[in-house]
Amino acid sequence: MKTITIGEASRKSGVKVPTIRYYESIGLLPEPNRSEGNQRSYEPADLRRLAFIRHARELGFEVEAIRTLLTLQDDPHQSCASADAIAKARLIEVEQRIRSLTALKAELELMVEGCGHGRVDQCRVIEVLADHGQCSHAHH
Amino acid sequence: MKTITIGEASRKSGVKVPTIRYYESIGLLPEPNRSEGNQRSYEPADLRRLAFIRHARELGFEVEAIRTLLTLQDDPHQSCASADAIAKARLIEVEQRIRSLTALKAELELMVEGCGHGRVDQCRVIEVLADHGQCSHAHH
DNA sequence: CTACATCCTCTAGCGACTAGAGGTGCAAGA
DNA sequence: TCTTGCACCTCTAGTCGCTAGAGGATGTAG
Repeated sequence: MKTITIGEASRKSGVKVPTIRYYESIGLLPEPNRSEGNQRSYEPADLRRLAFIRHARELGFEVEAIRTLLTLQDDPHQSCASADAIAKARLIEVEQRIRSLTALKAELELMVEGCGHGRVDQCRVIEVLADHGQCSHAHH
Repeated sequence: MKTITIGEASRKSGVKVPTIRYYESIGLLPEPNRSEGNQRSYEPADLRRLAFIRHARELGFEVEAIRTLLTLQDDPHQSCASADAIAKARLIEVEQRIRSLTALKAELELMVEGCGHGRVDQCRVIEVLADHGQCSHAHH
């Protein structure tokens, strides 16, 4: 069984070394075996787990959600209803966030277009910020 | 001149009481006058400043950006180029974020649709998380 | 044997708040 | 007048998901 150092695990997984140690400290990754000189040595299974975590983080899942997803993965006979629920909740969050950012974008575009590039007292950016009433109100 | 308490300022501005104190502590809001009993008393100008800050935060500007925007507002003879630049930068951030969230949304939809509602070992949610290769790759 | 990279642990910091402890001020009702 | 009870005060510590840095040990190539 060939094991690798934390540095190699980092390179292969794309997760930074201190982050790997952090994941271990919060219990997302199991404590690996150590070399004689007390250095962590990782096995292929650890690397897969790390890839799972990384991918889930990229998709914006919170650490607690990932913890649940990992325990599900560890016990494949369970129903996948919770995994499904977690993913659905995340999807709803993302959709909501997109809606709100799209409204924001419109607002910012108006501000930027309206800037006459003159002095502050004619600046639409500052003006709109000072007076919420000038917004198109799609958000907040 | 009628002044108001921090609680009223909070209700009128929609900024929570501890957050108002926090803004004061980091120098976004000036230290207000105090009553005999050492309680903060706010004037209309403070309320306007608070509304400005709140609106800017809702639009996702960072506190440091807001600090700059406020100093611009305080001195209306300056050029509004920096305000313009800050707003433009924020716009680009928002556009980027929307793009990446839209890709994410597609990914999550595939995951959720593919869930057969059976057991974990057939669950597409877990499977995709474990294997990034199954992604459509538009993001990360 | 000597560099030098990589590893180790530990603590503190980031941004933008939020929560809680422990105490004081103030207005209204009995 | 007293008391009830809410709103206010300060201060410290916690949130999330890392990241940075100090200070020292280990491992490897020349």
